[in-house]
Amino acid sequence: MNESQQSDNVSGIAGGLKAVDYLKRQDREAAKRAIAARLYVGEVKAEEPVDLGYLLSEGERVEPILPESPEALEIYRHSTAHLLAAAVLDLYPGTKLGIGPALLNDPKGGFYYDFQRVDGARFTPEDLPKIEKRMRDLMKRNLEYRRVEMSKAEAEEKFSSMNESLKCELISEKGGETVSCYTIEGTPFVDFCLGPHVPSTGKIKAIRLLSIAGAHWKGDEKREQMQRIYGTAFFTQEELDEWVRQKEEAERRDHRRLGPELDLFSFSEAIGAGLVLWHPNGALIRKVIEQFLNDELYRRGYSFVYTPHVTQSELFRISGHLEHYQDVLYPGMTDSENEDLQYRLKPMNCPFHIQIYGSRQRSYRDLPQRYAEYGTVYRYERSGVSHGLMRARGFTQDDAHIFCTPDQLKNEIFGCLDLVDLIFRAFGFEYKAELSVRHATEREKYLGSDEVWDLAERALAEALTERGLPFVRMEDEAAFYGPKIDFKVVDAIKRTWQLSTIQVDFNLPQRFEIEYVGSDNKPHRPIMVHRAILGSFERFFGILVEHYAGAFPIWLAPLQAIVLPISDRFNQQAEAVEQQLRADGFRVDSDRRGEKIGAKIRDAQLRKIPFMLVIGEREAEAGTVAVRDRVKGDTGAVPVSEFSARLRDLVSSRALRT
RNA sequence: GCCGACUUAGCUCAGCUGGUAGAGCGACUGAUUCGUAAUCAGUAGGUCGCCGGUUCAAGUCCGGCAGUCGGCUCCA
Repeated sequence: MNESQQSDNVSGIAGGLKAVDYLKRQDREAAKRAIAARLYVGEVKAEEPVDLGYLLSEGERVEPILPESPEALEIYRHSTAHLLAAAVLDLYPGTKLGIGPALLNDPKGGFYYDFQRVDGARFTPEDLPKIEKRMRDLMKRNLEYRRVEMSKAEAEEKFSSMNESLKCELISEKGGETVSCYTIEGTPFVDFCLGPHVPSTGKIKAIRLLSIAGAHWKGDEKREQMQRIYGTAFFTQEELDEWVRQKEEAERRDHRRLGPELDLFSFSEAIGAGLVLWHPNGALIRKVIEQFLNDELYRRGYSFVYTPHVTQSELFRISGHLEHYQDVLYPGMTDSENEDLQYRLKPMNCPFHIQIYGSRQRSYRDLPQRYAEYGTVYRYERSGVSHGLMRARGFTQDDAHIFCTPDQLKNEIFGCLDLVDLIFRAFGFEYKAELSVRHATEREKYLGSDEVWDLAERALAEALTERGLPFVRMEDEAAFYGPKIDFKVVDAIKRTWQLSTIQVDFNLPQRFEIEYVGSDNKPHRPIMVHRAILGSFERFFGILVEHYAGAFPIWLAPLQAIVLPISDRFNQQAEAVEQQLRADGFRVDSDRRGEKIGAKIRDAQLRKIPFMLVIGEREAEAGTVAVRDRVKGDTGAVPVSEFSARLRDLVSSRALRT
């Protein structure tokens, strides 16, 4: 049914009708499939959707929310979270309820509910199947979700009599006089909740409970620790299966598994958590990426600098990091000859680059200065947060700081945008941009004059627009020291990762009092831009491993080809081919073990080597190699020189596919 | 840092309520000389994460520490 037909029928419908009955008059089939309804007051759409049991007032009408409607999944999963709570209360009476929202596009699941068991009891993973089974029982019984409205006082009394202190806390914080609650027929479950919900548990079709995790009440570390049960729900079993398949795919790509498997990197207990060892294969890939960046940066007028890994604490006191950033700094080291001197491992590169800028007088003619450094920094992340390469304690940023005049800013942003685009394309990432600007009115929380803020925000927005980059404008997301553009890339399995950031900084130039002499022969404060494209090599590498599932494109692959002699009768020819290709500048090896060709191919395939070059009787005689592509399989024999030329093209064009 | 789980051979894992370690793969050696994802046989390899405790006896029970995993929190 289309929407205009519905609107045609609106007039004349009296109030007092249930939403579901209204829908039935429109379209019986849709009414049957609906899980909730979109409410219109006159022509104006209400902010919140309503239950099917909602009583329409005069002048109101509803449209069905069907499983395929954009708002449907959230309602559905929210209802499933409540079903979880009902099952838990059924099985474990007295359990206190926290909150139970839906999640969308979250790898952790589709919903969760926070619980606190009585007498310090805890859920264990073995409880999940029991709870899930009870949920299915409740689904089978098709029990009604009932909405009850009451006064705040009434609700508080009700929940406090049930010993639901956390719910009482939520209710007392809520504005307004009345609150709504939901029950599920035939269960002890009552929840303080805005709704809406599916009409009955039978509407819920495909569910799975996933994991148990710790969570603090209201996310506050000082509040009680609860147990969170994650689960997910879909309208059909097929969608659930697909989601599980996706999750398994993500697990197959996990860089923490592939890294050691492909001998790319490791961690060592002897060194400590979050400190990365780059093995030859990983280091080679990193070197290739660095070389790629080097060329692009020099071409764009950047200068490379090197700065120390430790510094007197004073530097970070001036920058303000010591104060605002203290808990992630490694502890200070005292100078053994002078107890008043403290040194710190550096958590950021910017103050060092400012020292270089400030090492001599600068004229407006010297600007812009663009200092680039692959700067290794150390941040003492809390022990619970480390996550392979994605969250490490020591990592190397592809950092750069641009010092420029206000009227150069926009042009510098252009330069950054172009570089970001070039680099993301090279790795095969789609990406999106976010522009973070000041709060519309609360100007006092920011540093720097209105004038420079306006100029900077306008420069960033115009640069994005003029480059034709669509972006989301994020009000109130700017840091106190300046506006910024963040970039998120989308990987091969549609996950997004925040990588690049371009930040304007009015703060550090002021704190360090850096200047340039303008054409007016007066001192001026330069604008500083922080910018990282990959973020950190460690994290970027982790993302790349997962993006490519370990199968790096030819230009990055640690081994680009491996020569496989059919038997050791052809080992010599194999070695000759290997040598020739190495001489041509490629990374090639040969497998001269006494294995059968099938085994050699299998091993090369597992190592994700892009090309396997098989040499047997025929090839040895003809001076060819039989090329096996890791994706396409056997592609036939070609002369070695022809293969070499093809490889050269693939590498120099940084081809993503063969 | 907090909650929970985990740590046994290079890897993946088995080892019941305490009686003193086992498989597959890999590695090594030998045989095989083979045409597009695993040839066969033999051999070696473990202070059961580390430290301490209980016990006649600890991979197994208890405590501490480290690391890993799932979350929370953090990421000005």
